[in-house]
Amino acid sequence: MDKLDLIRKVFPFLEKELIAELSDVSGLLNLKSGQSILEDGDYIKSFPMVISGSLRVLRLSEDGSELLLYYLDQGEICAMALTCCMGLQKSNIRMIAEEDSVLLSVPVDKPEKWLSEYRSWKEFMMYSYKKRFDELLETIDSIAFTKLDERLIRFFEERYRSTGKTEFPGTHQDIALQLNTSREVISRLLRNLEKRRLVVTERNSVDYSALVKK
Amino acid sequence: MDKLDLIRKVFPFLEKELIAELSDVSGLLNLKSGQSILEDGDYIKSFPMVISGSLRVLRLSEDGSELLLYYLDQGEICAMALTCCMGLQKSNIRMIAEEDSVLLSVPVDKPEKWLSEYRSWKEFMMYSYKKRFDELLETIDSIAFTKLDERLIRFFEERYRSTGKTEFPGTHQDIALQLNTSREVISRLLRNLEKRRLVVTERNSVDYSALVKK
DNA sequence: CCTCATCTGTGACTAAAGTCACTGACCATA
DNA sequence: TATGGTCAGTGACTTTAGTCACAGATGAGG
Repeated sequence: MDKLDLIRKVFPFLEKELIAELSDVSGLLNLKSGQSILEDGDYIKSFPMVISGSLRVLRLSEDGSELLLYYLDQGEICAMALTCCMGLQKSNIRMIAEEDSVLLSVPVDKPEKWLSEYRSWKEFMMYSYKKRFDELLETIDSIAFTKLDERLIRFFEERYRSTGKTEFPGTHQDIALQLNTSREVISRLLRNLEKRRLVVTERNSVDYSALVKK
Repeated sequence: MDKLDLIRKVFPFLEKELIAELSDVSGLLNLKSGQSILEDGDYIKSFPMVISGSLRVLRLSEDGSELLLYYLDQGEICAMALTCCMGLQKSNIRMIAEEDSVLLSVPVDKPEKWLSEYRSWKEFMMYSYKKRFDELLETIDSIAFTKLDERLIRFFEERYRSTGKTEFPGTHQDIALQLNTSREVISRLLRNLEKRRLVVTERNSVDYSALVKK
């Protein structure tokens, strides 16, 4: 499928002319799972729009710990990236491909320009802002109001919502990192979930299909 | 001072024509300290712009606990309110006057319209979005990466930055509520701060001038 | 099939925060 | 000035999470 068709399929709500221009000025970017697109402190090089796959957006603390904020899925954009583009500011977050993904890479000067030119773009931007705000608020809910066991369950549910996957291919340490806690704690919580038949753990993977399908 | 002058003074970066229109279509709203303008679940009735004073923006959990997100000060707007306006969505936050305040109350249909009409408005909106995002991220940093004693100190510092006040006029319970913890814990932390000569506590108030001025 | 690095399980301990129960201080007002 | 309601102080305890030390499991590569 060529670029134009891809864009039309993933962003059908954008105006014809905008889709044409988008296809004209932007490039496709293939990412392997785990590959980083944006590190804390980087300047944004281009504005990313997710064609397929999903990205993990993380916050870093000074001492090296990190925290999962949310996922960006097919057809979504990073609102924060936009504000960074406009001010040409440094990023304060980190983005990693959660799975093999394809991005549309838009020159940084376009998104702001399109805001006044294309009604559909403006609406898309506003919708995206709202969605990111809501996700940040949910993240806040999660860390402020719930205990770790509940957060771990939400972590799997959220991952399922974004990627559709029912297996986490990684170690307990990887999960601990994203939830900003320690490996042993995750191991113990997973053991409990396993006793309750909600997950099946193996070396380097956790199958949580029972959890998300119940 | 009349409305037009107030607007000109507080939002000097807006275009002349916009300031005139703003003055035309909006009303002034006087709030007493502690008065609520927006409750969780409410529909936005009008879009608030802070002329003077400051507002406290809070997140609520299902079981009634709450958490301070950030303050809105003179010359600021609530980015979330905007997204709510456009979609006519229910609010998921709560706003309370932190001190006696004056708001400019703008009809909900205007902000989106102005986005394409006034360059200065669009820039102001984008700047505001970025600022709110950053503040949410700081809130996340605070609850995810720091301990309560540090959070309490930040609470006072933040309050000083927003209101310029060096005294908190309320009970330990009030502070505990905003930080989503319990009264006893705050009492103990305050006692420690007092030992370190950083605050002076009295019934119904905490003077933290030593803390913010050191 | 041996070896080594990585991953996981676990008990024991520590630290941080939250809860409970109670005391006493303060203050408005009757 | 007596009284009741609100607020703050405090010890003892529980819960939750994080840390430490080590044992055992697993699996890839020689």
